[in-house]
Amino acid sequence: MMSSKDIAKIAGVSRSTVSRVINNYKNVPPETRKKVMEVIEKYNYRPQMSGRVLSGKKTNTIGIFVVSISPENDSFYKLNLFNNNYFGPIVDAIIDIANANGYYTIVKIIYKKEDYSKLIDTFAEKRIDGGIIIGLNRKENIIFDIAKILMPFILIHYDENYLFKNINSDVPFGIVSTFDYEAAIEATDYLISHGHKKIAFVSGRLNNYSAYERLKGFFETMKKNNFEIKKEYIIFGNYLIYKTHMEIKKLIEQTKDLPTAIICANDDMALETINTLKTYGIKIPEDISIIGFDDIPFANLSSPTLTTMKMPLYNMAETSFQFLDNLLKGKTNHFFKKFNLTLAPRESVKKISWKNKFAIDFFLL
Amino acid sequence: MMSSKDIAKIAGVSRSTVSRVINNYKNVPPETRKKVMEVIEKYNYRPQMSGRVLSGKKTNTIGIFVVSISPENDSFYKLNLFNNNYFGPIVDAIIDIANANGYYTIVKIIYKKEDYSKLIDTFAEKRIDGGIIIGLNRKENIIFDIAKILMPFILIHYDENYLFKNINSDVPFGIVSTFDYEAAIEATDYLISHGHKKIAFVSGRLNNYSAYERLKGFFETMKKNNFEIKKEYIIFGNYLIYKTHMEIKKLIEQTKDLPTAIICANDDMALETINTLKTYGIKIPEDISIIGFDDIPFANLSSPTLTTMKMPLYNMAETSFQFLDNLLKGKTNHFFKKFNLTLAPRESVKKISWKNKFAIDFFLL
DNA sequence: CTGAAAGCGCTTACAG
DNA sequence: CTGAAAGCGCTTACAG
Repeated sequence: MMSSKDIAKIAGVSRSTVSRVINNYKNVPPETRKKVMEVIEKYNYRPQMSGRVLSGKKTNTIGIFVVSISPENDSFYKLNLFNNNYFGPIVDAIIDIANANGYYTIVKIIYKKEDYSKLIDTFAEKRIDGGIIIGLNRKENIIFDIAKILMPFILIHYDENYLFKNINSDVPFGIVSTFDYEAAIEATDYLISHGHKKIAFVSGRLNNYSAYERLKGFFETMKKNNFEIKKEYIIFGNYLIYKTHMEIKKLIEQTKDLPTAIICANDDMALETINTLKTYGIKIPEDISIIGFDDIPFANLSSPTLTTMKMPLYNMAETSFQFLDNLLKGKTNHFFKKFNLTLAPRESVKKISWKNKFAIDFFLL
Repeated sequence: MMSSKDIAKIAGVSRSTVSRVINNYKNVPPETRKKVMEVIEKYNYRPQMSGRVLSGKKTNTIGIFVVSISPENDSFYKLNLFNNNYFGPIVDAIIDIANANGYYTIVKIIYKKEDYSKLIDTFAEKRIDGGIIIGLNRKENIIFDIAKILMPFILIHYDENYLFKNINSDVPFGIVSTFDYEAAIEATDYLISHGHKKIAFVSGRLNNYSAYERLKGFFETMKKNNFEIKKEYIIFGNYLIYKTHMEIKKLIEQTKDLPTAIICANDDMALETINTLKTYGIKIPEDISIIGFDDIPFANLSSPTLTTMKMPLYNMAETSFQFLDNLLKGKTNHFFKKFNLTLAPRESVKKISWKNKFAIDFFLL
């Protein structure tokens, strides 16, 4: 394959001049530029990336890191990009946006803690100019190792208080997150306003920031209203379809007193919950109301359609990219944006009628 | 940041030895290795990729190229990864599989012909060791420019006959495709066996290999059965939801004699067709039967559930990766695999009863 | 077993 | 406006 040396020789100039043409220096006269460009075109010459990077140019590549570490150390429980309704779409959106803005994107998936080193290596080996990290465990200290490299990075869904408190101020970073705690309160209040008191919660994996905040919001709202939270009403689906299936089965088979409503920390688990309940002849929303989180495209097509807290995935991807782009262009601020989730009311939640409510209240006396 | 030179100095050895340790040469005595490794760990040293590549190592990165060029040169009609049910999942699957096998993945999306150069550049700049190309237009000659670079590549959904006939035999490549022509025949036969004769077809963009083959299969089956193909029954949705919506509206509003069944070249268009028909009070499958292609996850959740020709996306991704991996490891064969699509019969197709059939036949006399 | 040296393909400050 | 030279961070054939 051709090198700049070959092009220089053929064009009758030095490598310096070839480089100047490639990099669009202005102090190259038009005829020289033309002469060189003709040779470049003729031989389809393209400067090798590694040479350029070694001599100080940027890679023009950003990393997209998906951290998907389950507590269950079982490959069966692995959460992939494929057929996943959070990681998949947000990664796809970032790829779209970064490409439209002229960046290359490297996607790396971290399945186990031992692989954290691969995340760091991608930065340290200078494969990328900066990166966006999704799904990093709550208060995971790996982030300070990344920070040490002093390359720009964006965290999606991470505890901003913890980070701002503990990180060096010269580290170039940003955070994009959502008001999960507040959203969980809203979801719980919505059910309560529909007459529900016996509410269960299917949680995501608690080492995840959003999952933790959502459960917390639910908990506190229930407490505030003096509603009992039965132990068996806190269900750990860990964002996994199969685990959700097993846990809901357990709930139905082992609990005499079923809840009248269930909040699920994402739509995938909500839809699986509905499917599992249906298997036992339980009707949604007549017998049990369901609320999810995310508003995946299915949510509007399922039967019943799913009431859910809509997450603005595409906006989050856009903002994350914009933040990173700013940092790559030398801006030194710390960037931070937190999005609201919005309630999308659909068919899966039913108002418990006064009559039913009375019956329940009566029963509770 | 540390370089191998720094490590060498601190460890009291030469850069050669540091390099030998990094690359796991066997002729380094354990004590030397240990001494060097300690310094490496202490300073978190990682060899820079560009240096390694420049001196002949592989990038350990594969490219995934999505070619999504619409005939409409309108950004509104752009088909992204995000919310797309073919590109999105297959790219996600390849990312998953490649990562599990230790590769980095660069994803590049080509939206317009002018961007083809970026696809070639990614190879030519040696950012990758090889690549997988999805959605390349039928008989697009760009492929021969890529072939000239002599780096391994895999094509997903491309005309194998055309390629094998025209490409130099020393080019390292593979093709993974599906029997689209045969699948379209099966879909059409299925409708015919259910009594349908007035069948419309919503086509993908015809510069796409699969779209072309599917339309061809439909056409020939209709001809073979001596069924009339009305001009207005061939509808160009071009794989775009919005375009499909407009075209189906046109069909309903301008055509007196609606078909009894519609084949759609993918599920996204099939679901949009159903939605649009419903808007006009047309019932599926009572009034019109629908068949799609792909078997996206929705297909099983929509109402009615969608009869469709299932595409083995994940298997295709696996095979594509495997082929590329073989080529990267020096195997010199040309790899080729074509998958079957399988009919998934669901609720969206209805058997036209003998009585109706008779009425129609009578009417046609 | 190990170091000095050459070389990979670029860019850029320097000198003219 | 342009070239010679140094340097970026690695690896590896060569010599000992």
